[in-house]
Amino acid sequence: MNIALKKGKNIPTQVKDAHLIELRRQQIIDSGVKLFTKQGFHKTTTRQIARNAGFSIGTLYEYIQSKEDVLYLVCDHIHRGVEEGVKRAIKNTGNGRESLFEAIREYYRICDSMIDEILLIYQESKSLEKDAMRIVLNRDEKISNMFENIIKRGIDDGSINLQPSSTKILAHNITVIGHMWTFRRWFLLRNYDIEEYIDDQLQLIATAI
Amino acid sequence: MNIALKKGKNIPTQVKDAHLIELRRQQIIDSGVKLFTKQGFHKTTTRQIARNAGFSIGTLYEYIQSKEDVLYLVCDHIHRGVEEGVKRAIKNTGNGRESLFEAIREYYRICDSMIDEILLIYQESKSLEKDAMRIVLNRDEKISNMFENIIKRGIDDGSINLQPSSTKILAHNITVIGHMWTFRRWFLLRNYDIEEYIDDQLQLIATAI
Amino acid sequence: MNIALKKGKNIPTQVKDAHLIELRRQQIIDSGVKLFTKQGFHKTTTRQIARNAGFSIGTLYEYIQSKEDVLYLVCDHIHRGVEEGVKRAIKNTGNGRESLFEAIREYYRICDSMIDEILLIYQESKSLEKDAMRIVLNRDEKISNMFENIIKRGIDDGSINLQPSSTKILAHNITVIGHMWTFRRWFLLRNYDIEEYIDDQLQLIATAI
Amino acid sequence: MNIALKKGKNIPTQVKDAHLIELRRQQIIDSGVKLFTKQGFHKTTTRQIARNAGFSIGTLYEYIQSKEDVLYLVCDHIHRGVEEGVKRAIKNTGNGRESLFEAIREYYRICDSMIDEILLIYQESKSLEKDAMRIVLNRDEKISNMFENIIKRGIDDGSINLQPSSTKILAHNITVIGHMWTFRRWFLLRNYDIEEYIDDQLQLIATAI
DNA sequence: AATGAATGAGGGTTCATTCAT
DNA sequence: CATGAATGAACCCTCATTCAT
Repeated sequence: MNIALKKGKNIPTQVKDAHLIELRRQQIIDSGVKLFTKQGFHKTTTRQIARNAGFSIGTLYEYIQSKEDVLYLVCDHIHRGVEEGVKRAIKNTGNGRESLFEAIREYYRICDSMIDEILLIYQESKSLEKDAMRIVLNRDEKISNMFENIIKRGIDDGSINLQPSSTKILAHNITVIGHMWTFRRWFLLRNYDIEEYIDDQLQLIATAI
Repeated sequence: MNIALKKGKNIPTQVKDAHLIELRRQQIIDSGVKLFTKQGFHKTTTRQIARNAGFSIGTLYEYIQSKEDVLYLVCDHIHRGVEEGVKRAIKNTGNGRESLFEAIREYYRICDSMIDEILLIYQESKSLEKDAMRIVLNRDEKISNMFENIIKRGIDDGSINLQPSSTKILAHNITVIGHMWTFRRWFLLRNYDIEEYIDDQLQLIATAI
Repeated sequence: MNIALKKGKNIPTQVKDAHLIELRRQQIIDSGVKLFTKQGFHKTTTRQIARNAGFSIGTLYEYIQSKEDVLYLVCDHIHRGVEEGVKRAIKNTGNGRESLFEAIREYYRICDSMIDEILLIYQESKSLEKDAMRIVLNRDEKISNMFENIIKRGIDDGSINLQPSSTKILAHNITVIGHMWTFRRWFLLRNYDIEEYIDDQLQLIATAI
Repeated sequence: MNIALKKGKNIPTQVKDAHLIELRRQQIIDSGVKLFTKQGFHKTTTRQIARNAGFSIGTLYEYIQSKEDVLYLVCDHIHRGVEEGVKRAIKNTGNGRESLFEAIREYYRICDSMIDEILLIYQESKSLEKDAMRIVLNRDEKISNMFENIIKRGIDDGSINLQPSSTKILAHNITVIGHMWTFRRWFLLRNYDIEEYIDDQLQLIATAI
């Protein structure tokens, strides 16, 4: 994996001023998130993205090269948000088991607060071209890796009882079960609110490890 | 829930011959599955669907009313396939625990054999209009329900150790973890083949109940 | 003008049985009148015409050669209806003036009873090809001619006071003012019913001649 | 009747520059008049309209929302033309009778100069949706009203001898007889040119009032 | 003589992208 | 650096007509 992949994709600009680029890109992302979550990527027009961002279609294309760039920017931003949230939630106080449960709890709350965004990733990231897709997927894996590391710590300190070979798969399960709250909302809301959901899921995990 | 929802949506036809309708609809579905999984719903044109099905665009529209109808037909067909597969896998011999593990094993194999199709559901079913969407979601819930029933049986016969209140959520977890094999393939294939995946997941579940 | 023009256009058929032809043609005309007056020629499909006539699209094309043929059949039929009505209304008892007023009165009643049909002629006959158009126009002229003849008789017998050179134009005026009841209905109905309309128009004519 | 009806329908635009809108709209109208009068509304394609107006199909749709909008623009423009012509022809010098005859003479000349356009209204305005249709019809009534007012003046000043209750109907007759020159051209041209037609019609009216 | 499934040219409309100002 | 008018390829869908049965 090269550095570009780790750092994220570099999208060329017509504009030089770095501050301006950052400002406009953020406006584009906000506009994109709002519109894509509401109407999906394909039903959103570039004109809408520009208007909603507060500038003209011409200006939009000064900061991106194609509509797909907006999708990349949006997907990347969403993943970054989740990733940072989880990072903040990981405290190294207490044993692995406690850390894990705390991290999961916080992660699931983040998922709840980003329902539309996570759904967006599931539904639209396929429209990214191969390279952009890989970058986005890598961010996803990173989140899984963070759980993996906590689990390992728990196994090492004896607080988690799990075959080491199952570490990876448990981490993935934990991650995806957070997402499940977003794309099975329809069913789950009949029986749970988010805190009950977290409690029940943690209990299941607790029994398993 | 009314009967229409259970039976599925009725798509009007210009053609009267019932056998022909079934034949052409199947061709449309096959064509749709192939094209949608390869290029997505929005990037697939109606002409491609028709050509790939072996007839003209005019003929296509004798059997459907809109492009979205093809999506519905495809989604419905996929869900039907999964549902029937799971149904066949459920044997009432043995206790609940054994039944559950067998059913899961079979279900995960089905997921493996339908990777592209399940991915398709996750990515494109959002393009269905509300009613069609509901019908599709209902099929999804049915699968979850089947696992729920086996779990209940296991709790009743003492072979499964689980708080009854967690039945539903465990069933959902089982269902989604099958799907996970399809949309996390990218990562999982590095460490597992499908049988190893099944074994590991079953072990985790076994410990939890 | 050749005989074909006088007799009307001959539309080729695949079918031999003359009685059947007449029956089916009448069904086609009835269907056409109904649909064209309701939705216009262009918005009516051949499928609708056939279904409404009580047979299949294939059968429709056994009795006509193109959709335009239906329009011709319909226009011709409408004109025939008006023409025959006027013919019946012309009695040769009384002097020309009395005959004229009686004929006009009856003609305007016919116009009232065929509002949709006359409108149809005004709006759709332009879609006929040149030859068919000419035939239809000729029928229109015939009606004008009938009034012209009565006026002439009135001039001859001294009951109508009009410069002979104005005969033609008055006849046209009389004809068109009958049509006016159909295409200005929107305004006229606010102030008149058909009998008031007739009375007022006759009074104007009476003063003029 | 609300203001919108009087002012006419407002057709939304993607373009902001008011001058440009006016320019392009005029080009669209010119193109529409030319093509619709030659081939009718239904046989004219939007691509033809655009090309004939001197720009691309994409540009056309920056200034209208649908093909029907072009028809509305065209119908409205035609009526405006007739209306303004008649307005200019109405002089308040002389008594009502003289004014009326002058106005009619000028109006019939306008009809002669707009043969194709008036025919177009008769044949195609039915394709307008209800609201647009009403606006167009209202303009038509306005022309009739102008004649009505002159007639009233003539009755008041004693120069016109007519039962007041017949004012409205005479005004309609005058209006429609102008149109008649356009849709009966086929017959009338055999015996009259426009000035003879006017003279004869005026004579008939003169005798009647 | 009747049927109706099949055809495909052609229509209206959209929208990502460009480029002159 | 910002604007927004212009472009035209491409899409979904319709429907008159045919022809094998």
